[in-house]
Amino acid sequence: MGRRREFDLDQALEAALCVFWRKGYEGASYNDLTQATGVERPALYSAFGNKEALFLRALERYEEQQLGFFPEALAQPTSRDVAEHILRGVAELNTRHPEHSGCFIVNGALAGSDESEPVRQALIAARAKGEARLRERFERAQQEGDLPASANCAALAAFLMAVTHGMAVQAKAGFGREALEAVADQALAAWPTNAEPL
Amino acid sequence: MGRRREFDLDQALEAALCVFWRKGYEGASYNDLTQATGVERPALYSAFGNKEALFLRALERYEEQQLGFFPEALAQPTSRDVAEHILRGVAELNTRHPEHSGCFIVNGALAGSDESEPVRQALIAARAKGEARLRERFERAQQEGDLPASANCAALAAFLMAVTHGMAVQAKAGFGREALEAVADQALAAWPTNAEPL
DNA sequence: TTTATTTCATAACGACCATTATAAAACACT
DNA sequence: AGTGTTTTATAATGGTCGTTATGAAATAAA
Repeated sequence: MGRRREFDLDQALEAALCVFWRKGYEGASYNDLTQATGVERPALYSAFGNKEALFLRALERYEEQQLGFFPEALAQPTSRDVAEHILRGVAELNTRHPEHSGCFIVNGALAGSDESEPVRQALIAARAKGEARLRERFERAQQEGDLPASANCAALAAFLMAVTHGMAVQAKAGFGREALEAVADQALAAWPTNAEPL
Repeated sequence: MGRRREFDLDQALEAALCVFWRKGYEGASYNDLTQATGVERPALYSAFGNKEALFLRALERYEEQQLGFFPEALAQPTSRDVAEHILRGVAELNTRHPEHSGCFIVNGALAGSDESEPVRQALIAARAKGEARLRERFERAQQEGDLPASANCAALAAFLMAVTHGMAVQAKAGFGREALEAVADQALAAWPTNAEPL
């Protein structure tokens, strides 16, 4: 019973996600959020909790709806295919929307006031989770003989993440998809392999 | 004539630089700045202008005092040495100060409110300047036969910058110097060369 | 010693921040 | 129709933001 809500939760969350994606956690004000969502402040609070909770919900949504290429990548047959799939996916995602370029997880809270520390840590954890999955995937590749025994799987995962973060910084600076693809190509040029040299 | 200033300009600017380095442009408040510098607000305004001007002065200081390894790198004999010198320098600089890790130019203003747009653009320009110098250096290396004719100098410069930006994000997330060095090693593994294969 | 000038410390400014109190409006159930 | 419950819209809360007005303190020249 009671009055039924007049806005769509998913739609509002999507709009909030776009604002945070563009301006980051601290750079996004409730004026921005109410304007983008078309929802008044108290409704946002009652639906999602405070700003931090709303941001964390947006982070969940981002991972679910935008990072689908990541598990796809992990399912690729070789470690090089994994890396390439991720780099292509990042290049595409970071330039797909001109009005909020770059990566939500990198833009969200790189540096900021002490009050944004919980959000910063949540984003750090999200990146660490991805890196750990990559490392595990590369360790599997090593056991399968896809990667040479000399390969440093942790370093490979960290390197791949570093390149994606760098591409995110560049996308936020206005780099186009072609420029990011060129960066990805260079990152792939060194990928270790057990394939026979020609 | 007139009362003489009771604080050291360089010292105050250095303290302000550290605050911006740690919290970014928008995340740093005048409370933070006055506390770190030991200088009252009106004195900061009369000495440096407003917050934006102070930040830009801090940017100049950062480039002059912290990025000395960059021209050093450009003076290395081969493009690979250039890249290695930069990557080692970034790994060291981004982890030198535990209380403000990462890169001032990346931390400063990646995403934020519309009011920080001028600062964002200044940092983008600073990165573009470095990338352009790298590209020119690599083009010279290509003419000298150090880089193969097939090398894409613009892409190499963008790739190298991407890795440094990614290392900055990781350093801000708490990565240690060794972890960044491992990323650097992997970035160098693919560097194109005209050397004879063994 | 007076005078002009610069810097100092205190405190105020309006604007915006995230958050919430309030009450009218819309619904479900009796 | 009436009652209880939820959402709505308006507007106010205290706090912090960047910036500056104000007048006392300190210095150099007259």
